Amino acid sequence: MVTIRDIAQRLGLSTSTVSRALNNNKRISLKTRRNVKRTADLMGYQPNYNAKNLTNREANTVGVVFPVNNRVVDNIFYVGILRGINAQLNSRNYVLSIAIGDSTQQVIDNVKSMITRAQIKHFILLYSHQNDPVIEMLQKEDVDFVTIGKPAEGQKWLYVDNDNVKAGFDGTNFLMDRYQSQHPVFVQTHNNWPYEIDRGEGYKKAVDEAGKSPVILSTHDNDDESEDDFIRQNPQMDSIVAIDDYSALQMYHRYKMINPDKDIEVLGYNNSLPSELTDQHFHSVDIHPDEMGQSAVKLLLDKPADDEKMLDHIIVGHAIV
Amino acid sequence: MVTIRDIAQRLGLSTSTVSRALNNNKRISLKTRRNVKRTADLMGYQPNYNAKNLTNREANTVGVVFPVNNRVVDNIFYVGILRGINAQLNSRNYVLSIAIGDSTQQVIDNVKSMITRAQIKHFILLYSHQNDPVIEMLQKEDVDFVTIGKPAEGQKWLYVDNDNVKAGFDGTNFLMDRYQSQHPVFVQTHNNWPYEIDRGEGYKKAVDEAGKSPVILSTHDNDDESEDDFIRQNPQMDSIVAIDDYSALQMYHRYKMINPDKDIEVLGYNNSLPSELTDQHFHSVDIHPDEMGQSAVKLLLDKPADDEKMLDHIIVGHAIV
DNA sequence: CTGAAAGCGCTTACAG
DNA sequence: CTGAAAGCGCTTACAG
Repeated sequence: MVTIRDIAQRLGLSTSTVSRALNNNKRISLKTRRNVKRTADLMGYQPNYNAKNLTNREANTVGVVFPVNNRVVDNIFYVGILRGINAQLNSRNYVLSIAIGDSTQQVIDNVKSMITRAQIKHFILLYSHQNDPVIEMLQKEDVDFVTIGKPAEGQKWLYVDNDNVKAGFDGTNFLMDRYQSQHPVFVQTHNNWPYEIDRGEGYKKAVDEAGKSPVILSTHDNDDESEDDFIRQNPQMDSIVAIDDYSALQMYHRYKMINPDKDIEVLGYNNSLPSELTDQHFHSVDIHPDEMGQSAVKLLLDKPADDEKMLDHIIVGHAIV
Repeated sequence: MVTIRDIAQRLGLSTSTVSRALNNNKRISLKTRRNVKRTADLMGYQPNYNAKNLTNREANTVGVVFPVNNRVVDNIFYVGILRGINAQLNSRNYVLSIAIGDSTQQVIDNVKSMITRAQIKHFILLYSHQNDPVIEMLQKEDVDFVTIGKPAEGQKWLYVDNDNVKAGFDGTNFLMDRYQSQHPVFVQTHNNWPYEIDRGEGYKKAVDEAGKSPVILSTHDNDDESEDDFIRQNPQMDSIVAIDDYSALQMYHRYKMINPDKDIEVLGYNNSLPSELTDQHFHSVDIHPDEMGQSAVKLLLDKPADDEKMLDHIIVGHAIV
């Protein structure tokens, strides 16, 4: 293993100078810096992260925290985010560690150990829940974190999110403009997640601007009957904006069972279904998980020289596919 | 931050003794060991992993490698495995790092850096492809690894897998025994993944033992027509064993379109669908991703004292749900 | 612009 | 059974 000591000896320099040169310290002449870097490459030098982290009293690691209770299908989304996070981390010579568990206590212990034993100072949370014990802990510790999803009213921390009002608005308009839908309906759950509320807002705004009235169904899991009732009671409906792809697919099938000969356009969110399950009447809003992950890293690690320019959130665009 | 030095001073011992005591070194008297551990807890001592890893020349980290090109839906499975891996790692005071990227080169660079810079010596691969450049690299380096899925014929390394022949056999018998299916068919893809071949074997064995003939459909993505043809040409079929849940769901819907009034039982693999999309005619074989993750860690880190007992793989059970 | 020295928090070969 | 000392590979305050 090649160390800075080896490079120093080869060049007749001190390890101090080599260390500074490799870290691009301005106190070392440009000439020396270049020379050291060239030699380091030549010798196949690889910095030892453990030594670096020990002296820096801080790991070059970002801890990514999974929610405890998530729907299995959300995993699709999480892995997309991981991909984006890691792309950015690699180019910064950072490492990605994850905290995941079956209970809050497990995750808390995991994160605590990351902070105190592994000296990790940067975290990304794949969720943004209210009164979350992990978030409360991170706020007390001397560490930075970013959540995927905005904090609830009255709370404040770094976050990445989509513009879900706009995503609801755009989705609805897509169905009205592109498919001449006259009666788009909106399907959500009883969970009232922030993104559901926002997309519902966008939906209402779009139908309102088109001079139509909103029609909204709130479903529970697996409640085929109330869905069927809704479909029968709204014979005029000709398109569906559903809160996610699974809800969209479910509604599509219920509709087709009841009206086998009528066509309907459906739109969901997350672009998470395999092509086997969909057809040309099925649309989805891709909320760009990869970009959300990348943005989270930028927010977390790119501290602008100018403090004024410090961002406290990044909004990632969406696309209808 | 409490260090072993602080503990040593408080107890009037040397750091050597404290270090050995904490590592449960037999050379230290049981009394001293107990005393040191008690005091360490009392003082809230937390070992510094970076220091540990620097001296040990090896990180207490397992690197988990994602496949480059995977179906989005497989992410569900991967996160389940991660959960199992991390449960085992936490109790061993190990950390989970991941390597994930959009190209083979990215992943290779990522893993190389984990080996040389982060000093990671243990890897788990979430896949088991033939002629995989990452696997070939790991074999050359001085590191241990385990794959999820068995290696191809002629290759040999540590792995965790299901008994997919049995999973095909059990799934088929479930439909025949429990639902009196007379004509179960098998649906696979043209990819011929090892697990498809094995489950197909199991299916054939089951129908053969029941004195029936196998009927098999190989589909391409999104080929509704050939599926419809198949359904029409096999009017006697009364149950479907599909290679995964998505294929099962797709077949179920095609069948219902063609035969709205007939019932059929379908069985898929992975237990990956949200309950909204399924009903009582839908069954799935859970292949226990959590347990696969846990087994992978055991295989990787638990070196038996007796070399004879060294396992080279673990087969994880499945359950029909 | 560069260097000698100390230190980060551990482990372990050597000595007693 | 325990300890003094060296070392793992870096960074940085201090000095010149």
